[in-house]
Amino acid sequence: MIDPVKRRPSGQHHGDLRSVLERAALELVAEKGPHGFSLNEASRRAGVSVAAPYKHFADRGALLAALAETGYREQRERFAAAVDAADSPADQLAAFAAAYVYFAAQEPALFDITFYAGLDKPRHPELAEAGEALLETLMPVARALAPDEDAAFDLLLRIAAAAHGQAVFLRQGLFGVGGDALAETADRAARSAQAIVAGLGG
Amino acid sequence: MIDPVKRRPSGQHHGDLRSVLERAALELVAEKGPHGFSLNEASRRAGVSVAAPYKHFADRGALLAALAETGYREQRERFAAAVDAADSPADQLAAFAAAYVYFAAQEPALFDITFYAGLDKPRHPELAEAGEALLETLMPVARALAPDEDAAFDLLLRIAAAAHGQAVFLRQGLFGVGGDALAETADRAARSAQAIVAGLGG
DNA sequence: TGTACATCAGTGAACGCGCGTTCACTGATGTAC
DNA sequence: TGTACATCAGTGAACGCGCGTTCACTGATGTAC
Repeated sequence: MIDPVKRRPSGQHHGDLRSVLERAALELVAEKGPHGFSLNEASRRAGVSVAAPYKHFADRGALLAALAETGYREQRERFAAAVDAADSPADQLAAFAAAYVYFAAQEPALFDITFYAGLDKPRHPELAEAGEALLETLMPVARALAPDEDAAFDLLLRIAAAAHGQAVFLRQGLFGVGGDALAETADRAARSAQAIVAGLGG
Repeated sequence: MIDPVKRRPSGQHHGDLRSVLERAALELVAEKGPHGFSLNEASRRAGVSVAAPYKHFADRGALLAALAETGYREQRERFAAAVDAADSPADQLAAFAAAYVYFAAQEPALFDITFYAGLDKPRHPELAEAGEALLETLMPVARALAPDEDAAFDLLLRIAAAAHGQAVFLRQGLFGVGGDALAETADRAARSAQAIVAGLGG
């Protein structure tokens, strides 16, 4: 496996244009959504010519795919931390649901890219892999509560879906924009998760 | 209140270009997402010049807003029918959740437009109204199960969020594309709704 | 320490494209007499 | 029934714009001797 980032020891011409471009792109997506992002505007913000990005990314989609990978990695880290901090499997899933909402609210650009950038996964197999890895971080917890593999998948997906919907509604402004909205929404997601786990026996 | 559609008695030049354009736009959104939609391409598909739409819509956003209104109306009709067909409030909310998933799967373009077209509601106040009307269709059911208004809103939003997440995951292809996937996903959403209702006592 | 050379990140200009929107127009239709 | 006229939906050509991408280039850097 080859490190796709091919890091240079230190500042060449520009320092590290690759990561400067990634940050500019992230800013842009945060402002205008994943479809409002353009390579030209990102170049402008990074202070380089529009041709410069092509020395670091094959094309527009490649930059987006790189950001998506970052998004999956960040999610995996956050969710793993949430799971580690809780005790019972039920509490772990509730903590995952809350962490899901926090991720969407605190990293909206990464969230949007992983879900709504419309990048074709077949062309970027590393993304499918990252998605799989994410799933495998959480499945063990679900398995502890479900009788078989299918039931565990069903459980995990129902909890993730509940959290996802809450996150989208929050982003949509349905709960207002006050400082409490985020904590309340995360709590709502956690309570839904608890209810879904409790419903398993019924 | 003035009917915004200003229907003409019968075929003028083109028959009814307004609705032909709306259908073409819907097709386009279904194929490429709400951001892949262009007025020019819609005109081409409708078989008219690119200037023709401006006789019926102020601009690109106005066409999109008209479709969004259709989307809200369609949702309200489907959800009202689902609620009417069930007996207990809990079953009614479960039926709403299932209907939510069916709507997203069967009218993907309308679903995407209402949620992800990024049209600015301030400029189209009729959309905010339509959203309110949608909420008011469902709140009575939630009120029957919750001790107060806030709890009813919380309950409804948690169920809608669970259904929304399932719908998005289904659209994303997470459950495969087989014929069963839709029914299974709707069922998952309904079961989540039942669990969330059951969790109210706890 | 000094010189010649290879590397390669970033430049600047250009390309073709599809977009949203505007404009003066045309020609079919419905209406008044 | 026939004619003159107003209406207005749709035309066709054009505009300026930002986009993704390509190209031959330049000039700073690191390396070999």
